[in-house]
Amino acid sequence: MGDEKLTGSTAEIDSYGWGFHWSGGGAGISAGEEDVLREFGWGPAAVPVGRGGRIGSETPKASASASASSSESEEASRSAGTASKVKMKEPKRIRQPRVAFLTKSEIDHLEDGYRWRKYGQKAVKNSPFPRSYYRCTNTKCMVKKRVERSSEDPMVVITTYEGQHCHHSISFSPKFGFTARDEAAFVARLSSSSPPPLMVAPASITQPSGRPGGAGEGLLGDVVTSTMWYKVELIF
DNA sequence: CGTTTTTGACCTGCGC
DNA sequence: GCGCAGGTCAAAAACG
Ligand SMILES: [Zn+2]
Repeated sequence: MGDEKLTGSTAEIDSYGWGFHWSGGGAGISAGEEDVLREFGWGPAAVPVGRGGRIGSETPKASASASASSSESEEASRSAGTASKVKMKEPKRIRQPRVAFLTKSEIDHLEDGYRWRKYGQKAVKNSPFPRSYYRCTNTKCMVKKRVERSSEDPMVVITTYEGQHCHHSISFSPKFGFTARDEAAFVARLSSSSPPPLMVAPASITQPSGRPGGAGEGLLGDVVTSTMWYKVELIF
């Protein structure tokens, strides 16, 4: 496996067809800063998202091609023919990759103010670190988040957001002074009509103290979150 | 007890 | 046609 492809990660992302344009330090970005890249990949069903796994209908029934599978057991359920036998009623191939966010950071977890449930983790080729898949806990919210670490820069984390939230975020609560209007502006800025294909925010923010220490984690954690969001607000 | 995390299995698209 | 890569879901475990 080891190939000579150093820019494997970038290449993979580009192959998605989203049209990602990663500027490796082109703007003079160095560790210690956060870059927020906005990309509008409104493509005609170009993103392979949707029928990744089983498509509803848990009807067990015999598997189409039993072949040498004497042990169907409970696993047979998922082996249903699904698409083969039961047609998908109508072309539900509606991918909706509206906006993709690329956030570069040095910290492991980037709190975005939303509750996410991890639904999968896979190892990426050319990368010693795996990629984590998160989904919004909201039932009506189909927003998905993808978090991956850089292959050569373990301190750099690439977070990709897909879709838009249909509810308010906890960070926007009045507690911090944010109101619905603020959030609206925040989202509006993101879903702009035709903004620049690539935007780099020169955020020269420093992290609140190293982060290790280990002092009051609970109280400090809350403060850190607020600070971080403040950062984002400034960037946008 | 409820929720979330973790792991494996499995499906789909593309390449060769 | 098969294999690879990537992506998702489901069940169980771990955690609060
Ligand atoms: Zn949401």
